Amino acid sequence: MERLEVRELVYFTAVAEELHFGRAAARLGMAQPPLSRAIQQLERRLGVPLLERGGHRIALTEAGAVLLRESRTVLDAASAAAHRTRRAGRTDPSLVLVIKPGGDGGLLPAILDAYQAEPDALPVELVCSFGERETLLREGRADAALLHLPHHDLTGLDTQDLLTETQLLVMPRSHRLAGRARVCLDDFAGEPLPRWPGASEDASQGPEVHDLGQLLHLIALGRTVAVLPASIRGQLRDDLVAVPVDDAEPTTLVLAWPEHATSPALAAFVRAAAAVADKATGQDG
Amino acid sequence: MERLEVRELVYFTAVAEELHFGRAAARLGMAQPPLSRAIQQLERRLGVPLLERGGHRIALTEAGAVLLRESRTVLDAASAAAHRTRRAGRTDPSLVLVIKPGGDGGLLPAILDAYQAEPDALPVELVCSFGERETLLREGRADAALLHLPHHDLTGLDTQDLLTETQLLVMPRSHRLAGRARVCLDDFAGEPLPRWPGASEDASQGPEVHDLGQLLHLIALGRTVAVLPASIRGQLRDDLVAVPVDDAEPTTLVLAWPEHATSPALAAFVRAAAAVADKATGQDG
DNA sequence: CGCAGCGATACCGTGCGGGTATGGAAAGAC
DNA sequence: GTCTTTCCATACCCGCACGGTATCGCTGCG
Repeated sequence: MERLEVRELVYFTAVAEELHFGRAAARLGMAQPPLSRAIQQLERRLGVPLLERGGHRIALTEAGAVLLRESRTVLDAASAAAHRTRRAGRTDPSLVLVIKPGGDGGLLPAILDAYQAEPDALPVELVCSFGERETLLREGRADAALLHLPHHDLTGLDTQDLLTETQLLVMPRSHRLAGRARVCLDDFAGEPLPRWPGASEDASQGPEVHDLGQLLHLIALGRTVAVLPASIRGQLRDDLVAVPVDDAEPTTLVLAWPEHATSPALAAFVRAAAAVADKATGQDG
Repeated sequence: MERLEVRELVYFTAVAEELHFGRAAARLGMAQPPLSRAIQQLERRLGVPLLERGGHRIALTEAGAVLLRESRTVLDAASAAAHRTRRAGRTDPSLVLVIKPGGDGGLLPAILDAYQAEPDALPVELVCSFGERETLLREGRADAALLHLPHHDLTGLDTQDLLTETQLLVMPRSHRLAGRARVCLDDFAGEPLPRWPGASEDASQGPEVHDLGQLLHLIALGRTVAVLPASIRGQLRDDLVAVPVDDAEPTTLVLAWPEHATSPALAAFVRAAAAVADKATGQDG
């Protein structure tokens, strides 16, 4: 059985994503001819054509599309292996939790307090990231993440539900809907919604935002509006208003971590978070 | 960021599993010195010691144990990438279903019939394997598998429940429990249970079996007994008897396939299996 | 103290991964 | 139609890193 090397997969993903040998080579920091050869060799070893060479434009074959998808999981796994091994070798172990700024539903202080009371507790390192939080998990750069359902793909992750919230439309006071007690999705169907880096490249042509402060600022300027969990209320500026969106699917804040995780420190954190979530939902509802 | 290569992970897993450079090198078909160097280089690049060199005996460090686990997932993913890509490039596509001989709960003929009526149906290639069925899935050598819960780890797989069955103790007519109308687990706690290749290496010191015929033969010879799903009834030899085990957890036959699968042929197969299972449970219960 | 087992080091050859120069075919301009 | 541009493939060369052989050094045991 022919071995399949990480280097080849990196090369192939570059070509498959660029659909252009020259640009792919540039992105990889190498010349184009060796890249061509590497792909040819990969095709020979697999015994399968991966690209359609139609002269100028190249396209993925069916097998090529499969390999592109599989390659991404291999590369993620390899990346995760490196990161997790390095972290396991550190002498000052810590638990890395990645959050969306403002996206903790107000539970985080209580969770951190409860966690520090656990016997297996480690120092918690907080990392803030707007997009790509699940990527950080999958690549082993974080131990756990706070994610919002249904906006994330949870395959390969274990999760603990923390909080289910209704969603609010956040807009400037001057907005035509600002006086309403409630709205529905159709009311603002045409408005530009913000894009986050790393999110899907789909239609929403709104501005790209990188943190909550920037988002609220852009909303205040009337450049966009946003649908956010109800717990955002406490963090709104005076010049913004928020009203419930009746037909928006409720969002669930979940704690997510990689499958197969074995660290007792992580287990303790999950316990603490679950306990806090239980208490909170008991109070609220 | 330093790249992590598949070759290095293969080397490391060999050493980590053998805990012996000489044997690991032999297993890899290479000499011992380059293997030593490769591991050293890996440790340097990760900046983390992976092995404790205590003179004669070597042992895994904490980081080494992490890397061993992560390496296995990377290697599985790489293996799966190769297999799935090759299979996607075949001009005579087929759906590979791996089953345990005798372990289909009697549903398989109906499922295959229903599947062939689907528009996206492909020829179905049946592969029989006693142990390691989930490994075949994870390594991309099969598209779907029939597994029995709770005996399998389903992380990374999607599943469709097909059939939940009570379990029977299968034994020779001469067995001391053969006359009973029902038994419980304690009744035969001391008896040797069979082992399957690839299954966990735990206590059960019974004979190793590779297929159903062999197992039934060994039972008839009084060398072992087995706990099997109720649907085995139709396949028993005359010299065997089966009685319900009251306190054995019911077993569920599930159809499993890799997460993220996109093939319409597989989707059609899942639909067909679900339909047959629905009809069957509707009839039975 | 000597021997045996095993991992580390030293040194060497070669195969392969990568670079430069160039060829050749397909799409676009006129 | 032909000239040009664009891009991938081929040809050739080089350096390095991977793998092999020989040997050392340490450790545990008889």
